[in-house]
This record gives sequence, structure tokens and C-alpha cells, in this order.
Amino acid sequence: MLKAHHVLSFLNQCNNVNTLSQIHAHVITNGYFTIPSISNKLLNSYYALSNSLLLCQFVFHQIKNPKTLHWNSIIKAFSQSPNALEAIHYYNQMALFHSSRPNCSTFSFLLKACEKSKGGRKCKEIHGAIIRYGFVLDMVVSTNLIRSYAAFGELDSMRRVFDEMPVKDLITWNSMISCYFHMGFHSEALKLFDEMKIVDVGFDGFSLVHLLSACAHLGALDIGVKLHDLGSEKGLSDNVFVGNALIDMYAKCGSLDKAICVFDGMKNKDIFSWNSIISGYGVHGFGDKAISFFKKMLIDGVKPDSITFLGLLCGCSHQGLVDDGIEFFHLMSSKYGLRPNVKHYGCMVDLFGRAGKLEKALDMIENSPFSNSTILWRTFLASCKIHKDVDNGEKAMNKLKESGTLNAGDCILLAGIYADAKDLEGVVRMRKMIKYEGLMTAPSWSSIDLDGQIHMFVVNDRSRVDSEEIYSKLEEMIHEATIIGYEFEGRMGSCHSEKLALALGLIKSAGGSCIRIVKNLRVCKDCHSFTKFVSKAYKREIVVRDRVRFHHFQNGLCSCKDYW
DNA sequence: GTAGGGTTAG
Repeated sequence: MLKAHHVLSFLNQCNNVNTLSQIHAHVITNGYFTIPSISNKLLNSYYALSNSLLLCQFVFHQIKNPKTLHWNSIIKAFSQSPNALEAIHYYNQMALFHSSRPNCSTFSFLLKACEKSKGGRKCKEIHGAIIRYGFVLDMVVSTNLIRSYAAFGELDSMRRVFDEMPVKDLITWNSMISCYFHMGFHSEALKLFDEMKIVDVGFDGFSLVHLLSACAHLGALDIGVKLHDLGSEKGLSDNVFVGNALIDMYAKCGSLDKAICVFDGMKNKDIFSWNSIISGYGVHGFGDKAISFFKKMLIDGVKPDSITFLGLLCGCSHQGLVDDGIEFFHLMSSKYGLRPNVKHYGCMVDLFGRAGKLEKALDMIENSPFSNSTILWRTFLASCKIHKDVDNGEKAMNKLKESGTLNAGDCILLAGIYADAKDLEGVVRMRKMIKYEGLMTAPSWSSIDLDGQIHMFVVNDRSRVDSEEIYSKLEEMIHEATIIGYEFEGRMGSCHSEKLALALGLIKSAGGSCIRIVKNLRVCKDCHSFTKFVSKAYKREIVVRDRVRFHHFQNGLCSCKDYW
């Protein structure tokens, strides 16, 4: 007969459900099932080997007097399943048994369950229980609490838990950075790193990945470079996650050369590395380069995924590589079994639309599984604006109206189409529509990173103490640009935020250095032309990242070749 | 330990 400790070691080695059933039978006939460590091991093994919650439940209900470890195992199993709410049900059952009390692990699993089952209110209840049971001081529990609150967008609760923790370790700090990052509070994530320096907890690869991604979103190149240096000093150069985040950061901050540098220096590359570099070239408008990296990727034996193709299609549409785009679109499903999603269709609509093939773009939408997608119709509307097509523009507008998601940006686009067609009545109609329907516009902004300090501007911004200086610099710039051929073509009295950011850049940055600006919307025709002339008049390289792509201005020309 | 952290698109 097998001794109990032999059974345990068998269970540990067991790697299939059939053997597990045999051991299970043996355990029952020999009365070992009453030994908590054995019944718990069985419970966990069933979940690990069969992934069947039903089997877990079956075993669990055979346990006469479940102990905390049993409850934890069943709660953990459910917390990882799509049926995560059931975990909370088991926790409530647990409270009815006086023989077992929840412990730290119980709460960690429960919080995971909340996160999965979108139980925002449950999260608060569990927080209460954590306080009652006296586990608030536990670092793991609190860290999980932070993540759960973040998952529900409860920024204040998240911060309160963090601030009230008497002891925090690196994982706690990293979790906070990660939460801020995922909630879109990129500057907050970077600020947290400054706080980390003060308390001296150090940092690791996990910290860097999120911080670099935050820089990527903000276009904060200077901070990104400092983080790169810190990582190298700490010997994190071979960390694939850090490397990938660096590629993305450099690409998104407009520094493709450095992105390539990091990419080439990586010992181990994965699909993220390739995708980041391909998308990087794609959004910068270098579709041909993106394609050449795609070919290298295949030679390297890396299988492309749907994000790879998104980067490729994006590159093709920005560079007007219509035939290549069509080829990749077909290739992704025919050769790689990847079904194009709405974003791939969006790229195709953009590809055809931008190239002036509006009927093809329309075909693409109407023959796609996403013919009601507002994203696709909005993309189409933007193409109609570029090609001054009133009829198709109105068609897109009607679709957007039907969907009930019409926004002010759509009306402004169509108003622009009417204006180009000299249809002033149409322009007025759009202005009225915005007013009467109470449509909102997202506030447009531009930012510039100067020595690690992010400066944000909105349209007609006069909020800064140095506004006087900025506006007088701008006047000088307009003068200089006009001398070499610039003509204003916007609305009188309106000054777009990127011109202000550009003026500040010229005032504050060293002569000859590259000026980098990030915008949340697309660059307008006038600002685009103005920036070209400024790059020539002041002999400066200017990189503008707009909502969808990059523009490299140099000596009066832009990398997009006025195709954007 | 039965417990907490990672990147690409949008």
C-alpha cells in the first residue's frame, strides 16, 4: 500500500487526467481523502490537467469539512475562469463555515475574480472585508486591490489604497505605474517614477516597460532617452520586453534611426520587436521599408500576426502603395489564416480613399462584415474631403447620422467639402447642425517636450506667462515664412495649437536641433504648409506626430509628400 | 506558497 507522502509525490508527477482518476480512487479506498494536503492537491490537479470546473466542483463537494486551502483552490479556479463571479459565490459560502477563515490568498484571488467579472461594486465590498479581517497591511493584497480599482477606473480609490500602504515594495510601485499607464494617465505614470527615486525603491525591467510606453504615448523623447540610459546601466539591455518598449518609444517619438539601432542590437527578437519596427515604419509613411522588414521577418522564421499586417497596411496606405496593400490584405487570410478585422478594413478604405479610388473604398465597406461600422464611414468621409467629393461625402454623413454617433468632427469635414465646392449654404447647414444637435468636439491640443518638460497648447492659447513672447515669435515666423512663399489659408483670427508649440520650440531649443511636436488630431492643410516653410526659413528639422502618422519637415518639404 | 508586476494596434 502506498503511504500518504508517496501519494502526494505521485500527484505531483501526474500529468494526465486518467492517471489522476486512478490515484483519486486509490486515495478514497485508503482513506487518504481526509488529509487536507492530499484532497487539495487532487482538487488543484483536476483543474490543472482537465481545466474542468465541473470536476473541481465535484471533488470540492466531496470534502466534508473544507479548510481555507480548499476554499482558496476552488476560488482560484473560478477566478481564472470566464465564470469568475462564481468565485465570489464560493467566498460567501465560506463565511457560513466556521471551520475556515479567509486569508490573504483568498482575497488576492477574489480581487482577480472582480477584475475579470467587471464587479466594480463587489470590489468595494471585498475591500471592506479585507479591512475587517485585518489584511490591509498585506502588501500582496493591497497591490491586488490597487489593480482591481484601476480596472474599474476608480482612480481615487486606487490612489488612496496606495497612499495608505505603510510599506510598499517594487512590485507595488510597478503596479501603480502600470495602472496609470493602462488608464491613459501617462504623465502620472512618469511622475510616479520621480516619487520612486525619492523613496529609493530602485526600478527594474517591469518599471521601464511601462515608463517607456508612457513616453511613447506622450512623445517624450528626452525622458525616454534617460530611461534608456538607466536601463543600460542596470544591465537590462538584453531584456526583450525593455528592448521592444524602446523600439516603440523611439519610433513613436519620431526617432526611427534609434529604433533601428535598438532593434539591430537585440539578441533575442520576438513578434513584438518585428511588429513594433514594421508599424513604426508604417506610421512614418515608409511603407516600402515596412515591407522590407516584413520580408526579413519571414526569412528569420517569425510568423506574422494580425498586428503585423495592420502595420503593413498602414504603411501602404500612407505611401499610396495601393497594389501592395491589396496583396497583403489577401495574403493575411489566404496564407496565414488571419481574418481581417475592422481595423484592417479601415486601412483598406483609407488606402483606396486616399488614392482617390473612392468607389473601390465604398465597395470595400459595403462588401465587408463591417458595413455598419462608423469607423469605416468616418474614414471614407475623410477621403471624400481630400478628394472634394460632395456626393460620397453626403452618403457617408447619412450613414453616420443613421448610426446615431455623429460628432462635430464629421460635420466639420463635410462643411469643408461644401466649402471646397463653394456651397456656402452647405457650410451654414453643417454649422447649424453642430449647434442644434449639441454636438461636441474633442479639444484639440499640441505638445512639445523640452528637456523632459511637456508643454501643452490648445487653440488660441494665451494661458501661459510667456504667451506674449510666443505670439511675437509667431509673428516673426509668419513674416519669415511669407517672404519665401507661405500663404495663410485658414480662418482669420484662429491660431492652431501646433503653431504655438512650434514657436515655443524655436524660442527654447538649441539652434539646429530637431523640434518634435505631438498632436491629438490630424494636422490641417495650413499648419502643414506653414511648418514646411518654417523648416526652410529657420533651417530646422521638425517632426510632427499627428493622430495617425508622422510628418518629417526638412528644408521646405515633408516626408508625407503632401499625401496624408 | 495557496498570493501581486511586462511590450506592439485601437
